Amino acid sequence: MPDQVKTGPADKRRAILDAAIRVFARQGYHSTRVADIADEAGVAYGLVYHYFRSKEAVMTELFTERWSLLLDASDSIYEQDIPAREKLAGIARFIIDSYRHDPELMKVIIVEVTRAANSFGATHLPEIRRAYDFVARIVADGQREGIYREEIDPDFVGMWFYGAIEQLLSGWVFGLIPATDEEFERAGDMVVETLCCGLERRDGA
Amino acid sequence: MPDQVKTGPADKRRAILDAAIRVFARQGYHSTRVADIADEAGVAYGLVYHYFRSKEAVMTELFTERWSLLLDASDSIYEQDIPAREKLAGIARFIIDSYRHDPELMKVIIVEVTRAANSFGATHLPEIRRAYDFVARIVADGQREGIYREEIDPDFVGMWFYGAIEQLLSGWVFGLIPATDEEFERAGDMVVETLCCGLERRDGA
Amino acid sequence: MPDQVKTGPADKRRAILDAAIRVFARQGYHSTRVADIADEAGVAYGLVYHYFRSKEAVMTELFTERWSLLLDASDSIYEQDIPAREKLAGIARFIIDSYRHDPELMKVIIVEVTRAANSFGATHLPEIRRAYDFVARIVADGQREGIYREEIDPDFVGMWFYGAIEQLLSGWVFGLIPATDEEFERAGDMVVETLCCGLERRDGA
Amino acid sequence: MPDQVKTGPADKRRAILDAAIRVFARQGYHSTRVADIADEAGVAYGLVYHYFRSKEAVMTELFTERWSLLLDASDSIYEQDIPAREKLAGIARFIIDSYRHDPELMKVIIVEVTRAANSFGATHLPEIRRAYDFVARIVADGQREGIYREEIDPDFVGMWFYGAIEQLLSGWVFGLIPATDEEFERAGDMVVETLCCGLERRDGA
DNA sequence: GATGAATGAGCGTTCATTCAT
DNA sequence: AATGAATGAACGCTCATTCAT
Repeated sequence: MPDQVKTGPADKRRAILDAAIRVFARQGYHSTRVADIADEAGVAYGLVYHYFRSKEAVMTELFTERWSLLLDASDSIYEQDIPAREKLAGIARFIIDSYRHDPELMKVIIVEVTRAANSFGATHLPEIRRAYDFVARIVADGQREGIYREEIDPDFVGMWFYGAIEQLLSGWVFGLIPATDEEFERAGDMVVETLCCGLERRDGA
Repeated sequence: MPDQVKTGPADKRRAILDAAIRVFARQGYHSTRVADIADEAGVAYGLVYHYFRSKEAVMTELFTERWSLLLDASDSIYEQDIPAREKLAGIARFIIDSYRHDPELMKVIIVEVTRAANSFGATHLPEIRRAYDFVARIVADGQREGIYREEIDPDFVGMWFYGAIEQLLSGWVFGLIPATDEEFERAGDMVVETLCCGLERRDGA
Repeated sequence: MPDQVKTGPADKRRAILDAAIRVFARQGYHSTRVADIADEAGVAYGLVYHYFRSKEAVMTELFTERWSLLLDASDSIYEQDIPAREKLAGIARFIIDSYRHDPELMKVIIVEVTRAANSFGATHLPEIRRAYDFVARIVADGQREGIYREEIDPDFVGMWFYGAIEQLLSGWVFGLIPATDEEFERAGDMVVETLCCGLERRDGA
Repeated sequence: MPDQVKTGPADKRRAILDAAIRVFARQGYHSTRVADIADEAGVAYGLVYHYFRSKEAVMTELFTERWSLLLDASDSIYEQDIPAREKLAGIARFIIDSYRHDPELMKVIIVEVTRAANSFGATHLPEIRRAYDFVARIVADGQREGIYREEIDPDFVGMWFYGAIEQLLSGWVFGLIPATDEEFERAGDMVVETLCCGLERRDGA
């Protein structure tokens, strides 16, 4: 199948996953029929069920595949010997780059999993929390080092951080804010800069 | 309740709305059958359709009812002659108080509308953006007054602000972070404090 | 209610019937809700059920009211001492005049009763047949007098006659054929003339 | 059946259509539930929707399937080099034979489509008119040849013709007139004979 | 007589999933 | 592996009818 995008020869399983990304991104999970995925993949209806136990299993695989990359990246960033602010910026950049690289998949993950607290969000809560925790740990470390204020709850910051970045991605996804290359470059740093230094001008700056 | 559209003894319409809040909060919109709402309200199935055009119309009324309170509050806060940071804190506090006062309704609004970009979120985008805009305008005013840094895009801040606060509410709703009275008191100020002053300790402070 | 058409003062029952004619004509019986009738009559929902046992009862009254006029007219025409052809022409003319006088009611009767063999047609079959029978009896009389051919079954002619005329009315109702005053004048005679004398030119005529 | 779209062993699609004929004939379209069709076909509920978009689509297929046969037959009869009266008789006979051969299907078509001007009749008006037109054209040709009287509007005759024949079929369907083989044989000729030559005895006959 | 809120059975349609081939 | 026909539970919505006032 030479016209199959980014799949090995006859890798129908991969074709189904990739098709699912496109269809979920286009229609949303709930409005996507299993038939839509099969059609988009150019594959027989039943084959989806040959490779996946259910429609939900397809979504889960998509999420897990990507989220584990984020967790791995967070972990390796966390382990690096760099300032806390660099670490936070690294995570923000990783998320935003993920979006730039594969906006459809990230749209699906943000919209259908991370922010869908009543469906997939509930199911994958533990993995989602692990991502928040990296941020919280970075902040806690910073507090121990004395560079961050102690009255701020690190867990709050973890949520704050992801809440803000996901909202940004949502804004791009739905066209609420301009999605240019330049914006992408600045956005992550801007979030981190604001989070760390605040909105207010420093005295004498 | 003089500002209520229709009220009276045995106001079944209100009973249906209140029941819908409970059921939507408990099961989520998609898992809620119209029959569940009717049962919860102790009312005949068809009466839901006597008062509302569809299940979606019930949700829409719930959202609009509450969101307009937020917009009104935002407006009156915005018009006050107080420092920008007070205004932001006022909005944050209003949202959090709304949650404390009626957590089920706020859960429904956050989870099913505000963060459900593929369903109700899309439908109510204009109203949702209006809320973000108040924050953006406060920030822009602050920039004009010279107290806020100019390199930060006010629209971005509008999104972060809501992203962060909604994530906080989500955290409470789903038990990710402790939801004590004390936390509620501090949370709004903490978000605003962090947003305005940053995480880092002020030099010499 | 001075703006009520052809009703005595506050004759709500009549108003409901007249409204029903308009709504049935406009939307058809099946697509008409009881609420539509009440709205059209400017009357409360429940009042329809105060005066009529059911939606069907409204239709039945409409039909019976009019059909009995046709039966009476047929009867008096039948009793007259005029040639058979005049009698047939009289009946045809009566039907067509009924349509000219009150096209909406006749539309309802033809479309929803007379030709709706699975619903009202079945219910009112006896009355409908009585109308056919007048035609059959006229033909049978004609046969006895020797002016009509004997090999034609009078009952067949009864059906033929009504089938043809109702089709004509249907044609007018649905715009298949032009519905001008002139057409109305000629149509009845044309049917009878054709029925009696045939399409073919008489030798030497 | 070489002209059948899809046929084969265990043709469930065909089974559904055949079942629909029986159930529509028995209960009428409106009183038929999709479940009735599935049950009658001995097939799962959902399979009806696998093969047909809606209940209406089933009816439409039934009608189109049969009506196109009538149009084809009318066309080939029209093209033949035979007297006008033969052509009319040919069409009448075709319709009546269709009824003899498959009374249930014809009942459905006549009762639910052809004479249901407010539902299917409206939808299929163009095809229905095409049938009337063949008759009109035969009459018009006859007028041009000088054998038919010119004061009769051919379009009117098209409607009478079908009105009369359909009424006859209705009479058989609902037992208003005897439906014996002998009657069937005579009926078509009687309609045409009456239409062409009229009821009255020819002078000197 | 008049109102319109209240009832609830009924039905068309969808679609995830299973299964025979 | 691959196909797509077959299954049937589930659900939103309609609307004739009833009833309390």
